[in-house]
Amino acid sequence: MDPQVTLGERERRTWAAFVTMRRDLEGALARDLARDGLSVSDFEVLARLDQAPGGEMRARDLAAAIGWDKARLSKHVTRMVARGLVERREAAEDGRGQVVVLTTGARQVTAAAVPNHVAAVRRHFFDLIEPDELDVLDRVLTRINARAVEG
Amino acid sequence: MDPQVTLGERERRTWAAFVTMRRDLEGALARDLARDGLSVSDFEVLARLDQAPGGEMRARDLAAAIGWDKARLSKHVTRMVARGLVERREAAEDGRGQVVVLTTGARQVTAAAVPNHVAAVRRHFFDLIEPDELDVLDRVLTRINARAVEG
DNA sequence: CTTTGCTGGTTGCCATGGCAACTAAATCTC
DNA sequence: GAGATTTAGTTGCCATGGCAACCAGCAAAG
Repeated sequence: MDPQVTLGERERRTWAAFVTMRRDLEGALARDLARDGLSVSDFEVLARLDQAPGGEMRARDLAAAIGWDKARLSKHVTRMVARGLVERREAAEDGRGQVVVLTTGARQVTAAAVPNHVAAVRRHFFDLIEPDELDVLDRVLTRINARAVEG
Repeated sequence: MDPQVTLGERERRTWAAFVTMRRDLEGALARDLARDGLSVSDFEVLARLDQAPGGEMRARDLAAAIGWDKARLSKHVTRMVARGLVERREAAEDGRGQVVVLTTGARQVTAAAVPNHVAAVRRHFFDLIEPDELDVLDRVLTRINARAVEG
């Protein structure tokens, strides 16, 4: 009756596929990372630190860079410290600040995990997308992200 | 050096946008649903039951329909029962089975939430996608989901 | 019919994540 | 420069979710 309050058949299917994708792709990538003993969250932290100069970053900046709540980062770092992946150090410039630093072991773990993860991302994503489709995807993602930020 | 173990600049940007989208779009939809007092998980359950004949389904089938582990459904149903959204009933045909049934109150909650959620999905997703882009998206999603199932 | 195996659900344990309250340090104001 | 405000992190509480162990019916063999 009212096209405003219901999705059409076409949209319903697309949306179902989208929801499925969010769930299953995440799961597939998580399983791949698990082979290196890492969770998706672990990897996000490690990858960011690994590309930062010195393998270290202010907790504040790290959280902002990966889009996490500061509480989430704090707790995750605590777990990673326990596993010997990172260390905490006080920030020289700011008495409140903490610097998160990659350990040597984490460097190796990351070095091993990155190629595997990149391969997984290719296998589950980029290998399935043609160049012209990628253009479309870029445009759509840009719009969706802009809107999501607005709220 | 080795194009196999690293993503190119182009891919890196697209992937970053994709990861951001997964995080933020989910958050935006969750916030919209929260206005009706529901989580995304609640909504998945309610929406499925609502469109099932009699507003009821075997737990096994419900779990399969929304792609959940049986343990996850069991625990979530327990919480929803406590909030008066669904009831459990023994399955007549199978001594092991449980049937999950929508309560009258849940019918109303769902009736109110569905239009809002549909509006949110339009606002954050379909309104931002042109018809031809939607075709592309459909094709890509189909391929991605097929691959994710393979493992 | 019993034995064996399969199915449907529940529960325990553990890792996550969000949100708010709280502490401490750095800034801002007048 | 003392008090008000903001910023950086940590912690507690609570809701989720995954995975494995476990229990109870059902079904398949013989």
